[in-house]
Amino acid sequence: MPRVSEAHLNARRQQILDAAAACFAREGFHRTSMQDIVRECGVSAGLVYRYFASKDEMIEAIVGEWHSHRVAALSVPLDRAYLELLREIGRPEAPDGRLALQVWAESVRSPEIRALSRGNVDAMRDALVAQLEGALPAGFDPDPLVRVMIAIYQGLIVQTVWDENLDNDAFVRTVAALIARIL
Amino acid sequence: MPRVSEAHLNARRQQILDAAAACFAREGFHRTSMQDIVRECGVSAGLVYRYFASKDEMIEAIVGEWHSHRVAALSVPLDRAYLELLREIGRPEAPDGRLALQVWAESVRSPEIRALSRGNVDAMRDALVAQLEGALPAGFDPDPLVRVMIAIYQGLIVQTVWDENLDNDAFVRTVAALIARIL
Amino acid sequence: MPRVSEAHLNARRQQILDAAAACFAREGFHRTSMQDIVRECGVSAGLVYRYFASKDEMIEAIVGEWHSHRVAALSVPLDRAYLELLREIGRPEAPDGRLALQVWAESVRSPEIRALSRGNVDAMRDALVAQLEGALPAGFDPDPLVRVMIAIYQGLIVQTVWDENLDNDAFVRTVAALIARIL
Amino acid sequence: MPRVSEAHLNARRQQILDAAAACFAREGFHRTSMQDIVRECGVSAGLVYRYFASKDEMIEAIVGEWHSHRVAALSVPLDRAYLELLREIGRPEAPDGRLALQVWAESVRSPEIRALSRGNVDAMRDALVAQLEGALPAGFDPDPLVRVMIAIYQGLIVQTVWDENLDNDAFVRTVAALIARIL
DNA sequence: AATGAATGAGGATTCATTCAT
DNA sequence: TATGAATGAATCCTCATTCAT
Repeated sequence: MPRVSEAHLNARRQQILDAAAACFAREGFHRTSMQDIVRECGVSAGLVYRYFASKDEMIEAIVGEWHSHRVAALSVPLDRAYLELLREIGRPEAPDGRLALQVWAESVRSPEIRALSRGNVDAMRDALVAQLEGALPAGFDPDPLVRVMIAIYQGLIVQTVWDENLDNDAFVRTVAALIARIL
Repeated sequence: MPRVSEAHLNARRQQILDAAAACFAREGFHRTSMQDIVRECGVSAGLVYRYFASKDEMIEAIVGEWHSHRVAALSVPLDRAYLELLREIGRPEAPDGRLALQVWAESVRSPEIRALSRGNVDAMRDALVAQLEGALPAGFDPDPLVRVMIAIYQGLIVQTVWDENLDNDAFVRTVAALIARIL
Repeated sequence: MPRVSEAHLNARRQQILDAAAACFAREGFHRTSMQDIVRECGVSAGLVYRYFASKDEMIEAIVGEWHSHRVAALSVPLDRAYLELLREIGRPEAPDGRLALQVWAESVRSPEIRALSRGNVDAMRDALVAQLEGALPAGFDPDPLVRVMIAIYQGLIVQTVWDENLDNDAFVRTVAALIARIL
Repeated sequence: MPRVSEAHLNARRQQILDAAAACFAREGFHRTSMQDIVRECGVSAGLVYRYFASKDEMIEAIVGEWHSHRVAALSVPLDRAYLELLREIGRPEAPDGRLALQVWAESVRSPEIRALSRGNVDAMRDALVAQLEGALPAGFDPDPLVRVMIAIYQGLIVQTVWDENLDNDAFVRTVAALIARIL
């Protein structure tokens, strides 16, 4: 029988996860100490360990959360979902580009994180392929084209982290023009 | 006299740098201990520190080296330089992709590495813009287009790390077709 | 809850400081490793660093503590405070002499420790000058005389460290006789 | 059969010793690395080790040298030798006060250095006692009085290191007045 | 005689994690 | 439930010393 409500438990978990994500985005997984996270979220070290068995487990939880956000964004079957995704990267209130780079780096080493990340991309691929099917001229295989579209998305993340004044509008317009030439 | 030839010194430096790059690509900067590098390159810890004042300095040296390789590849003013760059990512003997992801992650935190990385992209941009100028139809600004091209390059790196069976040929063919539709 | 009483915290701090002082007195600051201190005080290395941010900070804390002991001894406005100070150096339960020599050596290098040590001497000077004022015959400036008195104190420390059989009584009697000839 | 003249050998040895003394006076024995000394004296590390088997041996050599300087100063049987010794401490071209503090600190730990230092003081004592014998009023034992004189000398060294503007003249005049009151 | 590249044990410090309260 | 004091292995780095040239 739990002594506190499940809502409280979930809120605590989210509070810790948000603090961790903020730290990780700022300093990376390995330059962030558990003490940093403890300070940021305002609860004790002991309590953090009641929600996450280890730092690695926290990293995986964050990767998982980030993944589900992305997929959710695409699962809305809007025609313009893809371009909207690109636009979102340019919004200042979406600081997860930096987190994405950390996740990608960690995916090199950790099979679990690599699987999650790859699964993320696969889900995006499926969603986009479904949208494009039938709309492509002869000679265009949807699969590699979707890979290119996702690559554009990933590269935009990188470039936005490096140059916060990047002209997101011009970028998206160019991508839109490219797509228009095909469809 | 152990005063040794400059060639020897350079070789030693490269030997250490190569070992470090291999470790970093495998495990990331922070999961790689100096002892790992020492083991990999077969010289003593003390000697490593005669060539690099700190682990951070080694990381910067590796980023710098990787940067100059990329720029060199593009400075060859071949018409197909860009597509060739994409193709190279697919070659198994080029383990740079994993290193690139580590560098990107580190660029979030380190202004020096961010500057180097950004400088790398800027150099690529300049080279590509020079190649495209005049060849574009009205309404196409070369700058955002080149940004998209570089994004494709960056995203391909990410996807290749995650899926070594990715069909590089199909990917490059699709990119070529896209470019052909514009020019 | 391990939130622990302030008394406990202070005791821990003192326990570490005492262990460190013992090590330093025996082997000097630089021949004493943090591991030596850790062994001597019976707590873990990590805990030591919760109380002192670095070895240097520990050294400064010890200098500061030693300083306040001296000043306290003199602030008691006894007529004989000075001679009592000299006598104390001869007591075997006062192992401070060796520590004093370490502090003096370190004061050469560290402006902070030099300032502390000098402040110590200045405080002694002020206290002694206040006691002597008015009691000196014409032609005797209290300031240099007090400097000589302090020099005697310092030199006695040195000689006591070198010769534990030094006849402290005879030394103090001679100093008393000298002072008597002036006053 | 030596390949170079003995004069050359001696000069080299002295060159190294002087460089070491300068470093030690500045930073202390333990904060001075052999590389520091190598840099300061301008010969190679290997060569230093042909003259001194270890850093500790160098320290002992320096202590011995410093010791013989002191004794030499006193062995001149001048009536005023003692006051002259005090005056010398105030001269800016005599930077060994700082070295003396290092030696004293090291004497706590090293029986060899302690023996040398104590021997130094003993030699001073013998010289001074010889000078005072017969000149003292009844009730004055020469031995403790000489100990006090040496203590004054030692304390002056300490205070001069801490305060380079210390009024050496006033100090010496006070000591002279004290002595005059007895003799 | 002289060099300085090379060694590797040892040093200070950090940090993920535990557990008594 | 929640705390934060306590742990100690692991990390980065230094430095006295050696030895091939």
